[in-house]
Amino acid sequence: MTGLDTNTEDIILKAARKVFTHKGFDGARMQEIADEAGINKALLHYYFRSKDKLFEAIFVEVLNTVFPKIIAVLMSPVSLFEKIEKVSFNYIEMLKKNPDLAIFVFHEISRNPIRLVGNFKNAGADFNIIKIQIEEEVKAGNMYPIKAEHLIANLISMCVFPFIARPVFMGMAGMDNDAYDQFLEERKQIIPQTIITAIKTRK
Amino acid sequence: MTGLDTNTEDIILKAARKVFTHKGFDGARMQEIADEAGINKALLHYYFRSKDKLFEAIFVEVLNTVFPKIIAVLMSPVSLFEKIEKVSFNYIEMLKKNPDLAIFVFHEISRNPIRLVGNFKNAGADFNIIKIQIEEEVKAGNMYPIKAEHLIANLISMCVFPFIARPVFMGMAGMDNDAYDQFLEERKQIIPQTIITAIKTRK
DNA sequence: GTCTATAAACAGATAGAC
DNA sequence: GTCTATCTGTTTATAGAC
Repeated sequence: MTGLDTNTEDIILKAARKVFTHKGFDGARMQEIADEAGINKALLHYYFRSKDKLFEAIFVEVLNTVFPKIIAVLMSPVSLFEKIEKVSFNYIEMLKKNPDLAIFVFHEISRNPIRLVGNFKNAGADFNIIKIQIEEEVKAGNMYPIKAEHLIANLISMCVFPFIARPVFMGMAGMDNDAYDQFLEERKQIIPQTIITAIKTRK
Repeated sequence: MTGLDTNTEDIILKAARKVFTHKGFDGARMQEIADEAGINKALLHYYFRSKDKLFEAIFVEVLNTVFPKIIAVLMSPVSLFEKIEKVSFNYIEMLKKNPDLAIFVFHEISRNPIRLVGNFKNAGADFNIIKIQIEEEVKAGNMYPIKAEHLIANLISMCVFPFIARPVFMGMAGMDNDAYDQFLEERKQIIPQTIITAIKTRK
């Protein structure tokens, strides 16, 4: 996260990441990336040949920031309820540090869904693990049945969407920036609480 | 929705809406809009002067598709639980018809949040109505207390995000297009069920 | 490796004929 | 109103000096 900014290539990557994630591929300008990096446009092409190639480097990096850690939690050998708590905490924590990533990733994927294909194979996501785990919890009488697709969609939606809709939610609820950060922090508890209360069987 | 495609202005608007909502402002090309409309680039400028002006027309139209109807439901004089059901149904129904709108709106707002300011004043959204309604339901013993901000955030997140994350969720869960449409349809019931079960007091 | 200068392609906007 | 042709500014990318 720090200290790697000594060589030009890393300085460029850092600047490119900032500009691309904030403006998107189409809105980003090589000039702005060069300015942000404190260097010259020509040097970007010296290191990365083209805007496309530079973007590709950033996009892979971002996908590796956004997905693998959460997938690792979902695939880990802990209880379903613990997973829900961990995913909520980790996702909100990560997005608070990188608030532009959510809208960036989904905008770029919608612009060109093909980008995903190669990246999901080696992510190690085996959705059946969750399905089986839910079945077992239901069988054990710990929860009401729900399709895994909906449970996971609910969880991720509630974590990620408030970062995408930030200005809209702020406007609706009349929150300022500090209040909204506080609101996001609260969601680390609210989300597991909501999901778990909704599905848990009282014994 | 139909029949208004007889005059050139409406043909342009329809084409522009398609291209802008699919590619975003930065990714859209006047040439592509002209092609889509089956006319000439110069004619776009004859009718709308500039790309900015044309976009503005589309964006206002889209905001009026996306927000007022849902706000109307939230402000209407029906029970909280009924509101939750209606919002889920209406939002999912609307987005199934206009699947590009979700990512488009939030991307453009993040690109330039100022755009929202003028548009929320006259939307008639008074968040206190929901707050008061929740307080009353809690007082009446019908539900556990929850901040209105979280309840509404949960609701809208679960409705909208699956449209934004469509390719990702499809990849994760191994769904094809038909399966995903079915999944979205199911959410009309799953979302109110999840939220209401989570908050409702059993009497 | 890094810069300045410039080429080449593109995209928005206008002029002017019909 | 609609078209073709063209201008102007912008943006990516390269050439070549240091």
